Amino acid sequence: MRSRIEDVAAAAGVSMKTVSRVLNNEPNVRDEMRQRVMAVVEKLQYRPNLSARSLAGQRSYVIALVYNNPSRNYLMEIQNGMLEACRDNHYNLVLAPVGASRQRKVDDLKVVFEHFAPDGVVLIPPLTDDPVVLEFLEANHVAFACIAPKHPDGRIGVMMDETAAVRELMAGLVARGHRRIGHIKGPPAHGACQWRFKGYREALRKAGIEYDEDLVVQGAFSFESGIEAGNRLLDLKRPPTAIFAANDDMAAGVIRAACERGLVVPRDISVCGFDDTPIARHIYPALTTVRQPTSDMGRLATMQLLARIRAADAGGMVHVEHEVLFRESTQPPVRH
Amino acid sequence: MRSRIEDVAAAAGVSMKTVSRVLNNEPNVRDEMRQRVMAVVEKLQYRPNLSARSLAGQRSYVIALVYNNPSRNYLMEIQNGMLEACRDNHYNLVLAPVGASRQRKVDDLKVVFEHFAPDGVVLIPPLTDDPVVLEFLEANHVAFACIAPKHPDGRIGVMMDETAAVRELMAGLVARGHRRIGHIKGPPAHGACQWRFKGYREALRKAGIEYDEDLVVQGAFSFESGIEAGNRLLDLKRPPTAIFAANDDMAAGVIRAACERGLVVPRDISVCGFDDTPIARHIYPALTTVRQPTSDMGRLATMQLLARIRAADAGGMVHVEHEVLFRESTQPPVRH
DNA sequence: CTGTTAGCGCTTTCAT
DNA sequence: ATGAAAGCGCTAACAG
Repeated sequence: MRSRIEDVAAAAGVSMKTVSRVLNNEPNVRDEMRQRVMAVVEKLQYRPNLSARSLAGQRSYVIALVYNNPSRNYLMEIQNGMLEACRDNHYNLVLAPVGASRQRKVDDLKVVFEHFAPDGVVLIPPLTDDPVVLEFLEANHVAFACIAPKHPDGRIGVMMDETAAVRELMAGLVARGHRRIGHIKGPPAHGACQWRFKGYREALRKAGIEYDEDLVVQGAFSFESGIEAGNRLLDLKRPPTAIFAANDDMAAGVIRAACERGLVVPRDISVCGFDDTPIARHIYPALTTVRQPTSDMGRLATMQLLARIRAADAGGMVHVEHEVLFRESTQPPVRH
Repeated sequence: MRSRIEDVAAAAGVSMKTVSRVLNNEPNVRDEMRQRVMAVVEKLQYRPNLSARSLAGQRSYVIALVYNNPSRNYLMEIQNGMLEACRDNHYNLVLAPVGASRQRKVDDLKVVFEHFAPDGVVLIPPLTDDPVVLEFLEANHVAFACIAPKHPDGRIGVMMDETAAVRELMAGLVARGHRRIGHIKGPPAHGACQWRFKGYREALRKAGIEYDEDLVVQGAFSFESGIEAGNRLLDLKRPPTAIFAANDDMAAGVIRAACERGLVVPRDISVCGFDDTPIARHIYPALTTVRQPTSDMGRLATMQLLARIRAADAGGMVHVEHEVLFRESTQPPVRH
């Protein structure tokens, strides 16, 4: 049978409450007591009962990952990072996929909150900037951390300088001799897409290349949208010599579009993506892309959230580093 | 403030226990009562408190997905299916990744069990057949469901006739004129790999093609192992005209290996995989493969598990259908 | 068929 | 700095 806090108290010759204080790192316990209790906890292999703790303490020890329809790979990485942080802190991760409409979002959130009463929430794009979700969380006074928010002011969470990353990527393209560089934007709801577009424009300006709106088409982050957008760019009278897609899935779509017309990447057209998901390495040619430390971002966001849960003024916005990876899908353009 | 069972009881003019009975679908309640209670539950928007329920009822309403290092896509699909079943049954999914060594497996399981006390567990390959894990679960009398177990006898869970699927896939290759067909095996710990290999051999026999062990090489389910295995097969004095890799990631590796030697798929060599993960459609040429209803399998396994949790003799082994998808990566062989 | 009474194991008062 | 007692909201065991 599992030992209870009472058993620990008895074995250590102290009251239940003292054991509780030690376990929760509360003040007002002498060091000597603390050590005595910890020794018994160790000896008895005592682990607090989650349900009892939640019931008495009015906390659930649960945090929810709220998401909409992110790329599977992205979600998986975030989730892994969060799991790590949760395990280290004796917290429990609950997955909270929500629907697309306003009503479904609210309903789905309600179900999760009524059932699990999470102590906090981590938001990933595009929900990071969703007014319906944010309003719900604020109305319910739930702590939340944001990953890659569009408006980071006053928020806690994690972000990366995506604009700088894109500038660096674009600079690499320019250095290889490209002047006509196309861009496939991601869905506007993703804050990140604006930054990526911003990086694209800044890089052009810096390189003294005039912005040509024909070279910028809208995508939706999906492989299929990448094919379509790629075809649109390749159909231009003067097609680009390189295409920067706002994520890897769309870049893979561009490669397919190119292959289907008999073009060879990168000989005839250079392609690059963003995220460094597995497909970037598995596709042929391997994609030039930007690596985000996605799993770290999940872990760090969770740590900020837990800090905030423990103290209303703790936690902040953490920044992580990117890495630009030039691989096989880019090379100097062919001169005609 | 959230309403409690006491509020419902008062408003319905019955005892708490009656409400409890209604909520838990227990017998011994008149239909009239049941309806009266349900109406109040609806009106008060009553939702039981999970912690209190767990504490009093000695159940956690948690099931754990125990996994080792499956393909990310596979895991994601299983997880989605399980989430669906959990939500429908007011259960909570906890993710339980475990380490590789015997000791780590046991330690990691212990942590999860001490913390969450899951009412049941779903096992996916290769853990479905892991003696350490199975022994632990049996010793702790925990209900568990298996997905694609090597030894389904007496187990509950879900499986697919993978041997038949491979026979069908191979028959398609043979019908297109292939006689020298290579095979890249998956890691032996995966029960499924033996079946896939069995299907390969049975298809050869049926087609009257002699088994040639040079055409069968060992892989590890990873993209990298696919490259290596692909190279080994393509290096043969008489290389195969088609290669069946035991999963999509390895098939993608074969395509890369072929591309790097300047071969064109499927003109010079046909390639097929298994699983129909996203990469199968995103790669060029799109992979011929076998679709498993992975998400359904997660859902169905969870449903069997919940049945077993509710009644010690309920639940069983469910079978799901496969689908062979011929896409771009296969065509008749070139005649020399 | 329905209700009453005791906990489940912990944390929170509030004493000391 | 420590402890005793009173619940948290629910279900199990027993009575009726």
